[in-house]
Amino acid sequence: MNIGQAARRSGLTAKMIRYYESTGLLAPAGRGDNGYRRYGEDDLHRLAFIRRARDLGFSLEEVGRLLALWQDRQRASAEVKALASAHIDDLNQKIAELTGLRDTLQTLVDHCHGDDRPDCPILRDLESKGCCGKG
Amino acid sequence: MNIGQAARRSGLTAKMIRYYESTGLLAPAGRGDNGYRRYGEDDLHRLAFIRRARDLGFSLEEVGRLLALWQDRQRASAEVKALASAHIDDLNQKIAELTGLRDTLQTLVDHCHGDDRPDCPILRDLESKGCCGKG
DNA sequence: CTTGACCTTGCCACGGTGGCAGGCTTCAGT
DNA sequence: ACTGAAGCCTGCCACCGTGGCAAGGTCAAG
Repeated sequence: MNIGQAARRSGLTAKMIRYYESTGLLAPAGRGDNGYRRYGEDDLHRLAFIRRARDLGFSLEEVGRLLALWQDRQRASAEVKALASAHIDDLNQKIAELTGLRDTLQTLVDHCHGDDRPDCPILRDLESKGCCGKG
Repeated sequence: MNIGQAARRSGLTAKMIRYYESTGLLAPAGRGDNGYRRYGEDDLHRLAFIRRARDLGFSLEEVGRLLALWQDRQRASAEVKALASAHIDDLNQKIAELTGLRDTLQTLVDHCHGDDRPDCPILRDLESKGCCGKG
């Protein structure tokens, strides 16, 4: 099948597929006489794998490693687990960071009366903290 | 003072300051006879404001609006509050998304024995879900 | 006068994706 | 058979925000 159908069936876009190929994440697809990329069921399977891994928030680099492990019949599941665990750690760190920001911001919002007067604790906070090191 | 000192005192980098100026977030800094950008305490105050807003996760565009409100003595604090609240919504959405990913991934990791055998529920999941639409 | 720190501008890179242009192929309708 | 539309090709630019590097100018201390 052509790239369009492969895209529709994998849930990716043709653009992404070409991009993944250009970066080496995917081996170059076979070409037909017309120069169009051709995709078979195996390719589709790989594309869907990528799609799913992306949905789980893996970076393209991580996806590449997962793909390699996936194709490796001799892999140790421990490797996959380590990769996934590292990604979980990343996610947890990001979540903690965002949660902290949100809580700080929420506190500020809670203290802002939010009417038509100019006085605003949010702006007061923004202008006061961590500013102006030693003169 | 020159850009380097302004950077050190505001917690930004010289690169960022120039970038913010180039995008119009900051008004062009005054220049000395040598062509160097000059910064005074007012500028420093603005830079620190930006730094702090960035730390709270506001995008540069949002920072621009906050700066405008900050400089506007007639502002209604409700506007600031709305801006901050919208940002909190963004953060909450992001947090929910990441948390969902993490939980899914954690479940998979929990089910992977993680030894030297190739069998791996994580890869099984990646290869099976949402794949291969209608033939 | 040299050295080194600092400043200037300008360009390229990243991760991923979207968009557009300009040209080819293929297919469907007339 | 011809036309138009849809699909494909490549290649470039955009975003956000930052880092890096190059090739120069400038300033202060030795």
